[in-house]
Amino acid sequence: MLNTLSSTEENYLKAIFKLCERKQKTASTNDIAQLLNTKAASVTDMLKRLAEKSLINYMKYKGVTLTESGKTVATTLIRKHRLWEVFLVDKLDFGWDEVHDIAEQLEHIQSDELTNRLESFLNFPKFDPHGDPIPDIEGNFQYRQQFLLADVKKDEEVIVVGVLEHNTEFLKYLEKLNLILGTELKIIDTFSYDNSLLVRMNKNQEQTLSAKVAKNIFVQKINS
Amino acid sequence: MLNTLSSTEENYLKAIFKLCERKQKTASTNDIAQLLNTKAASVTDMLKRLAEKSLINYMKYKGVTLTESGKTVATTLIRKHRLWEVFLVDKLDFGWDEVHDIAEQLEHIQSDELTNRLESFLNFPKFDPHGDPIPDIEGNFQYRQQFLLADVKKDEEVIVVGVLEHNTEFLKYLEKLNLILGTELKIIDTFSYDNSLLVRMNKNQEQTLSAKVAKNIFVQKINS
DNA sequence: AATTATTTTTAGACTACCCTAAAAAAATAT
DNA sequence: ATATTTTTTTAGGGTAGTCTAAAAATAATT
Repeated sequence: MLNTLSSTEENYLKAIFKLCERKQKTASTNDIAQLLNTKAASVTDMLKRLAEKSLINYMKYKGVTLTESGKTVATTLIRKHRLWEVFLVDKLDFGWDEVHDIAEQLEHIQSDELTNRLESFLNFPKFDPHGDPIPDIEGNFQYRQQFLLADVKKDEEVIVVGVLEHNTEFLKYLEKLNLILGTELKIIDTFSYDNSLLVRMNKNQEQTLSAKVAKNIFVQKINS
Repeated sequence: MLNTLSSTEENYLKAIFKLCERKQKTASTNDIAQLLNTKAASVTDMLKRLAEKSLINYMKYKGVTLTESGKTVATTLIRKHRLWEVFLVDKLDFGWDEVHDIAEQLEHIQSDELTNRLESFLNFPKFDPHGDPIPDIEGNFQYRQQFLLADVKKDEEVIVVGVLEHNTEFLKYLEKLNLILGTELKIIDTFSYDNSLLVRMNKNQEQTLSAKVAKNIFVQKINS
């Protein structure tokens, strides 16, 4: 809480946050190691240090969770990461598949003033270029009612609001299909044989989407 | 040259660049230590590593200079630092006295694409908020014919284009006097007693400036 | 030229982070 | 309930960077 953290420490906290967020449980040493491309022994080492600084709750062999101050650090990092992604895409015209690695560096820049001015410069965006929510200065995420495209029934109309997978290949593919955030989709048909979908995009051309793609796209129902 | 450098290594190269630029000679261990707020022993340590990587020319007890590749690294850092300063002042409305520490962090972000897009977003500025030249992508600085205000004679008309000192207090003071870059000055009188000056600002109000201030302001003569 | 002062380098040690290999604990299978 | 597998931790060591204290080289002074 007191002194500033190293980028490495910050990355551990972010990893733990993500693991706990998803599984809603404690994060295991192995999972952290895998996420950070490091070894379990290194993780144990770091967990001791983070526990010493009261950033995590850690009991040997029992996995870890973030303390309140650990959560604050992680949330701030996510906030910075996503704001920078908006900057890179909206202002510098990067593609949504190109910004992750750069934002991964930019999120460690230390200056609250910078973060807040950047947020204002970008007009207080609530979601990043992948549709992920950007926490506000208090650390509050704006969640929304969203579904996976794979779970939408025939004849329903939805709008694309996010993606589950973030890997470059997938994002590039969606861009190729012109299936960007904000695209309106109507489910024309579903094929139980391979769980693929036929959709109409923006009341225009039709397009077949594989089950794998449909499982990685978040949509919102259109209330009309 | 091959692999990427640590922020620490980069900071050493930048320090050596600055020392050699100013004194046009080799940089001494002690001077580097002072500039980087570290100890001479640490510097010697690092000099060995940088020499190993062919970034500096180093002979024991003889001081150092940058090699061509060392110079390229340093110039790129300065380019990034100054572009980020322009961003912070022009886009995020920071004061010119507030941007140094943040730019000091931002200059280490690794992405040539980012640097070049940022430069384009900022409309290819040639000078940073303090009037220091920004090297282009090739590493070329745009120098200009400039003088210290202290060396300007009575009745001459000049325009403020830069500052020598960069410390916060000085910059804040100039801002207070409204003596920002672009201000036109006419030397009304010079006082040999304390080498202070009386100037008229923007053909408007008059202002006395101490010798110390005048020695830290760069001006260009107005050709009119 | 010899002495003194300054600068630079070496020697040895510390921290943060990483690793491999072995030991210990927990989870799983028989 | 015991044996086996998996996970986690410990032990010991490596690298990049830092430091202090002492030795060596250079520069300045007499």
